[in-house]
Amino acid sequence: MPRDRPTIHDVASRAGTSKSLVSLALSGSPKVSERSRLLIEQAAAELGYRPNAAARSLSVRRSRTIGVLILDLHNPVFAEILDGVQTEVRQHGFSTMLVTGGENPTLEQAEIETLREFQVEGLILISHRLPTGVLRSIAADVPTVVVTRDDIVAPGMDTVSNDDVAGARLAIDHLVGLGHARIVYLSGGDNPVSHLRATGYSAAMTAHGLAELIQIVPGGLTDATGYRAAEAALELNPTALFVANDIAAFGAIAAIENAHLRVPEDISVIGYDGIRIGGMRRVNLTTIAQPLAELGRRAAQHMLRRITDRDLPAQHEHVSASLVIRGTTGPVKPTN
Amino acid sequence: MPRDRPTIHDVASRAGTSKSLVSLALSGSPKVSERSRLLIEQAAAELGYRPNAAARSLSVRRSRTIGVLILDLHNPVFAEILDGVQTEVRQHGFSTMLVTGGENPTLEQAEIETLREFQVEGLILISHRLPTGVLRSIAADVPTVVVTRDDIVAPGMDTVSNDDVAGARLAIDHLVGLGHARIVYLSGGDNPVSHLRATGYSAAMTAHGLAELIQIVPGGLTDATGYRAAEAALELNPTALFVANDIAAFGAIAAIENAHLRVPEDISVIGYDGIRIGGMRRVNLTTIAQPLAELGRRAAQHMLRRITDRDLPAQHEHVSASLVIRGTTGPVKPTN
DNA sequence: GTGAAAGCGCTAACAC
DNA sequence: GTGTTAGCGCTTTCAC
Repeated sequence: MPRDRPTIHDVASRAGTSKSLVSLALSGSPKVSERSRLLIEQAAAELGYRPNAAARSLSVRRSRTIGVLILDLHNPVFAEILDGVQTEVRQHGFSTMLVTGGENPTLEQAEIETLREFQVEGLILISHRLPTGVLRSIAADVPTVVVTRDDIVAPGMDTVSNDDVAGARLAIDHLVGLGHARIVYLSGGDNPVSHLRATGYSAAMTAHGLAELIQIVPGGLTDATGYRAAEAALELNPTALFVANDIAAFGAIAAIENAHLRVPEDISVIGYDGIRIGGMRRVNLTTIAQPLAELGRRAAQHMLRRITDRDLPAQHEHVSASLVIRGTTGPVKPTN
Repeated sequence: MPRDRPTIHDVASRAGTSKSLVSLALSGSPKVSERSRLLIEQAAAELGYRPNAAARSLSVRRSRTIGVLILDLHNPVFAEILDGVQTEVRQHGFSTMLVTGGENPTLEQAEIETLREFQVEGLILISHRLPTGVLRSIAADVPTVVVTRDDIVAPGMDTVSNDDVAGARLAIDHLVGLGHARIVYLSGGDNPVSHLRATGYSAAMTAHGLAELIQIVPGGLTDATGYRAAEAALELNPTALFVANDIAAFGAIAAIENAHLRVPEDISVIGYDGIRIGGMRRVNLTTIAQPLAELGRRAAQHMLRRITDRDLPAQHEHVSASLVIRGTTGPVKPTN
């Protein structure tokens, strides 16, 4: 017996008016007499009336909802970006529908499909693992903006990301400035972001005349993979580690300490992202910080713009990351 | 010019059949001839037909969607619970609509309102900050289950949580077993979960004959508040700290190390939750671990059950937490 | 100002 | 097996 929720019709009969007047009144139309408005509002309140979004969406052919795919809920990076998206989007009267694919392309596609069945007016992908073709075809018929990746471009699709190559350079410049030379990059695995950071690493090393010291150890974007990668890296006797992201950097630091070495006295570690979780000494990580919420806000702005004008040319916005020096990097240990 | 998406009507005319047949065929009804089915499926594929969830929802008066409110996306605890919810819910053909209120009651209420306008069939609250009255009235007309809190009960509402009092006892038993006596509790602020953990702490201390050593320092559930609380706690010269949650424990450890003390050699620290982020040495935290995904799964099961039978009596399920000994607790330092 | 009526895309009787 | 029809709750002309 799901006791039926009151509809606009119930409100109308209670207020002694017509459905249409109720609709007008509730949407704040000026062409409703004060008297009617009051009657209607009262009736609605008494009934506990709540508009049916599905019905409205059907009728106006707009959902006022935008779909958001988050790559991985467990990485706080994405939560912070989402914050930015939400604030911006809400201000403009839109809701969001949130899904995750857990880095699984198939699942991601399925979730996006669901989003689209719900008639979202646009899609913000806070990173993703979709094949190029799939992404292109999605972007071809629904306004799409991708955050943190700019490797795939498509006609109807904007991207908002930080410049990973430049960010990686900042990291290396910082380390070299501290006297480091045997700097190893712990990669984040086989994904575009990690590759870009590798590129920046190599470029910077080369620029500093350290080309022959370039060493890339395969890793991943999680603490566990960072840990293992660091273990492997220690064999190379580095004085500093540049790690693909903050989470993996935590793992790396753990591995270093387990090997009875100290950070930063024996080995410096620098991460990437600038996440805030557990922000103190233990997580007192020197890092390349992205303006996360800002990325989200920008993405939402692009989305909103694109919703009102679907034929906008694709835009690719870069925001810059910045070096945040905290406690895990220090001068290179004098060799003896 | 949002080029109109094909509707069931378009599919029908392309396949040369009626709308209803298309509907039947697409929902896999057996009473559709093989020939028609093929025709229809082909037409749908060619057109790139995608059903309109809003229309279906209106028509069948069911959304097959459940709304999920997450207290705070930045705390990995909730992400892990969500994992459990999602897997379970998906298996039963439901979608989820996810929102956050950022620990802000007003926002939480607004988000739940949105969820309800979208006609979600139930609400899973992965913690919340709602006033009792509001929660009760929500639960009164939509199936609701609350995870991680069992302090508020209401007729139509299930709860799934761990036994925080028992968990806190485990923590204290562990510390006392290691010889600790001056054990300080860093509270998580003024919220039910933190209070329960305080209760367990006091009870256990008393049981061990340490009633007069009970010391509760006010804190919070974030790293920053944990840091500050630990600074204050150090004045009390404790040998061990029981911290309200893992995140705050990270902060506490940071404060201890900044005071040039070592964990666990000088002071032991135990947290609560069992989050996995950054899981290594630095975060090699001894803790009371909740079966997070399990909590989510259970919650979803309750929800599903309650959706099919709205008049089920309220159920309150407890799952038990367990002590996970890692690197931040050790024997009490011999006094000299 | 207000109401009647049509229609959004879909499902579900009900005929045939 | 298949088509016709009504209707889900809402918005939106269009008369009045």
